[in-house]
Amino acid sequence: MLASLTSGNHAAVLGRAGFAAAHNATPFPQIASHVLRVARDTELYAEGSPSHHVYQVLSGAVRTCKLLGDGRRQIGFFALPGDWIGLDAATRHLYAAEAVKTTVLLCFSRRELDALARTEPTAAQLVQNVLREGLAAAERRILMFGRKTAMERMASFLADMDARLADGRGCFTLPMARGDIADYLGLTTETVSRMLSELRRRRAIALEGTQSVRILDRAWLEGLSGEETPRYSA
Amino acid sequence: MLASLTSGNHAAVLGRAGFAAAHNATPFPQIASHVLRVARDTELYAEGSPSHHVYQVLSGAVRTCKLLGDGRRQIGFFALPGDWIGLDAATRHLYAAEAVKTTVLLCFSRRELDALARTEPTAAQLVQNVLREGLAAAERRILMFGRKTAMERMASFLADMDARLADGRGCFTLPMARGDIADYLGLTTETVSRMLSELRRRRAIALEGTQSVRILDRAWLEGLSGEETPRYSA
DNA sequence: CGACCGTTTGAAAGGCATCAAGGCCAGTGG
DNA sequence: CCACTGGCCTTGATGCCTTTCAAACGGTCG
Repeated sequence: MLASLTSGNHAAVLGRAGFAAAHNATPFPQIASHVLRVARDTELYAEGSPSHHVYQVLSGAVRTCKLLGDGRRQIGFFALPGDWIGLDAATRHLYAAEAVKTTVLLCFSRRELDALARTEPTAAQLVQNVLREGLAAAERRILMFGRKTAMERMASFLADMDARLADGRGCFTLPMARGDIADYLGLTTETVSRMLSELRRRRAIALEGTQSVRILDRAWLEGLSGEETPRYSA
Repeated sequence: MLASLTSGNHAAVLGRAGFAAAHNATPFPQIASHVLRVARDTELYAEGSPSHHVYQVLSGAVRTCKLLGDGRRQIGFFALPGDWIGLDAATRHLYAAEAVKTTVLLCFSRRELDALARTEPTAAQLVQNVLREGLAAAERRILMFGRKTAMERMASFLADMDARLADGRGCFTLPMARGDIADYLGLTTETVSRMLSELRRRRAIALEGTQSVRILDRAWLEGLSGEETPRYSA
């Protein structure tokens, strides 16, 4: 078991969190879970590998990614604390999953979770909600890719990160490098860097070091991200 | 009920297919369904509208789409016979749905379907599978958008259509116009037209009229779609 | 301190969009 | 019956945004 974790890099099983040890917020206390700690750039599972486990991020960050023959890479999404990974796969993973930085996660058996979902409607409901959220996120991203410029993509990304990991005063630390952002947005590292510099020049954001971001003009940023069309009201 | 269907264009309710009338392949014989016939360009539901109904396409084609403030449009996906629409929404539709051409569909109550899924594990399973399939399709599309050239996108699209509606000898009729394809692939109508002409010049496809396509060199086309092979080079 | 890796910045190239015009087909009305 | 008209499609010329190529910068860790 955990075969996909044994190759190359080491991923340490820190402890077991079974039914008895169910602490604060284990989402499925009925089934066993491992706490896993993985180092930067460790592969959680490979592209195309069978789906044996499902994970929830506790701390750190994970990227799902896919490679094209000639080396082009696309990042599917970034899983941050609280997010799930691996639930989308029917039988095999379409994207690989790798730790962006040192990451701690909860690991469940896919088989046990499926069994639980068959008998426990609330578990099925939770799975369904995670799937729906993932689908909604994917659809937002499709819009972004299809019709947005580099600057609009950058603004959308920053707005998303702001919503997901800001401290309340618009400050957050990006867990990923420029190259990861580029492969997430379908751009190059150079363009990502240029857009960030441009945003800093316009006083929309402030950068401390390379990873620390502060949102200065959220309204302008969100206007730029282009999503103002909810013509429906009811 | 069916409030989203009453605006402007007319969508006729042709009949009722309840439990008793469950003919060949109603997926949920336990709950009632309407058979709906909608004309070209009729809106099934609006962007941001509450999700009251779920549909399965019987014939024709439906596009889901979203507009940006300045008129830019993105098509989420094309639903062809057998495909589901509206199941992805948690409470509100992120994308609008419109008939690409005259379309017949089966219409279910969202509320009844949810209730059924709570008591009937097989129904929940079916919903989950539809969601997973949708998520997988969305993730393939994200890869396409992020890292593929215009020609690779066109090839991917044709390969997809070939798989979904070809007659067995690589012949199929596109239900949608060039503009729809463009908004689906994140290109312009001009570029779509140019790519098709280029493919015809290279004898990868044959066109009869504007909508009828025949795949001549499937291997080359699939190679071009980028999953495996090097980049397209003129 | 110095090498390395990620980041930033600049200059040039390329691919797709934009602008523009002409062709084809179906539906319409004289 | 046929010219007319409008929508959709195709093709060409030009421009712009992003990529590509290249080099310098800065922080980190031996």
